[in-house]
Amino acid sequence: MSLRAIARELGMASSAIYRYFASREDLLTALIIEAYDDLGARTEAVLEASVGQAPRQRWVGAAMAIRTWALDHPHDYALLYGTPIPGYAAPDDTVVPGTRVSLALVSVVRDAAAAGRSGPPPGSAQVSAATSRSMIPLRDAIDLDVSDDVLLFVLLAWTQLFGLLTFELFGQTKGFVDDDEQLFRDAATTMAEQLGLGD
Amino acid sequence: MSLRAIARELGMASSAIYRYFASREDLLTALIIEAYDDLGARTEAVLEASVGQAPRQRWVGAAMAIRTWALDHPHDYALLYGTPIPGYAAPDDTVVPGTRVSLALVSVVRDAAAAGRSGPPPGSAQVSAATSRSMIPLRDAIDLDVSDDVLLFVLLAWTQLFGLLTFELFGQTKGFVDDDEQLFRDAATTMAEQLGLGD
DNA sequence: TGTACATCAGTGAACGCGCGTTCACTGATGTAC
DNA sequence: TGTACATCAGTGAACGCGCGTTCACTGATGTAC
Repeated sequence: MSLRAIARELGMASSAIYRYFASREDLLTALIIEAYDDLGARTEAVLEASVGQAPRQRWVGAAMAIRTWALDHPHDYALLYGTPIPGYAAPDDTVVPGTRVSLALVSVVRDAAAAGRSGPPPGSAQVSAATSRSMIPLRDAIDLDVSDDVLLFVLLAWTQLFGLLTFELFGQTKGFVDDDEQLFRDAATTMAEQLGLGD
Repeated sequence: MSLRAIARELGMASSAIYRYFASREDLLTALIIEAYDDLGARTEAVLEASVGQAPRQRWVGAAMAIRTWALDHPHDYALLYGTPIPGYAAPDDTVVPGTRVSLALVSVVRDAAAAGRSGPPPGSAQVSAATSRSMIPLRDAIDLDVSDDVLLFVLLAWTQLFGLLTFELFGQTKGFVDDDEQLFRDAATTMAEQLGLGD
């Protein structure tokens, strides 16, 4: 979406945007932060409403909320998770809002672990010493006190979730999957089980 | 990449492109098909060279080859797996080349199953009747005679692989992962184990 | 072998369009006395 | 309460740019006799 397109959508002259943002870059940054926050808040709200329920159901609920948000805001989703805009580098201000969804998902694992309802995953992960070291910043960011195995599984579940969602939204599953929603639900459920979240 | 940018890269006038393609749309389609074929051929070549090796190593080798190709051809990767280009709808001609990578990956599972080196995955997948039905076109396309559980795991591994790769290429892991290559290798290895590929 | 002509690959100027950005402006709203 | 002025939100014309596409053209290569 271009600056002029956004102005058009607001029923304004394109020059009016400059009353609020110094440049296209600043406008993009604001849109990205707003979208991350919107998605994050939505996910947090769904999880708050499901406190006390089985961890696996909570995880799947959050996953479905993320998918619903993405389908409702395809432009925003592409802005956050699609091809980077050439010539635009997101500033550091976007990093914290960007972690909000992930932190919300991770909180399910944390809560489950605290309640003793999460064991080691059924299969074992293959975490090399290099990857263990490599994940230290991630571990710090999400503040999750679990084994390297579980941490890798969280990362796998996270990338699987967004991978499938991106495939669906960007048309990669078209013609191969009839019911994207049900598939997404089953995928999330299976990954939740891999994570050791009980039901 | 625009038509003019491509002409520039070839050292040609932009109008010269029209000697070979009727429109930007046709050019894009040709680029997409060529990129899919390039990636597919690369993956196939790596797998042909590893026939006889342990299935898990073959899977990881293919995954690493896909990653290497993506890092070497970031524009092509974005063209294939990034945000769809507004106003452009890929024609059916791109579908078959698009399945080539996936078919190559799937062949590892098929070979392993044929050699009796693949069991049911350690955890069990949660395949609903709706998803079982939903995956019929996928099953037909990849011609893989396995249980719904294994089929879903293949899809999970596939979307996880491209999900993590897309995150890496599009900058989502920046600041959170130090060694993307090693993490990708461990992720592929773990997903291969989930798939029941022995080593 | 030499000449005449057709084919072919590519040029470069021009078009209309949407973009990001600037700038002088307008007219409504708020504040001071 | 009424007037004068400052502030503010937004306008609309203009700019230079890169885009996809067209069109008449050029000059090299191939073919026919």
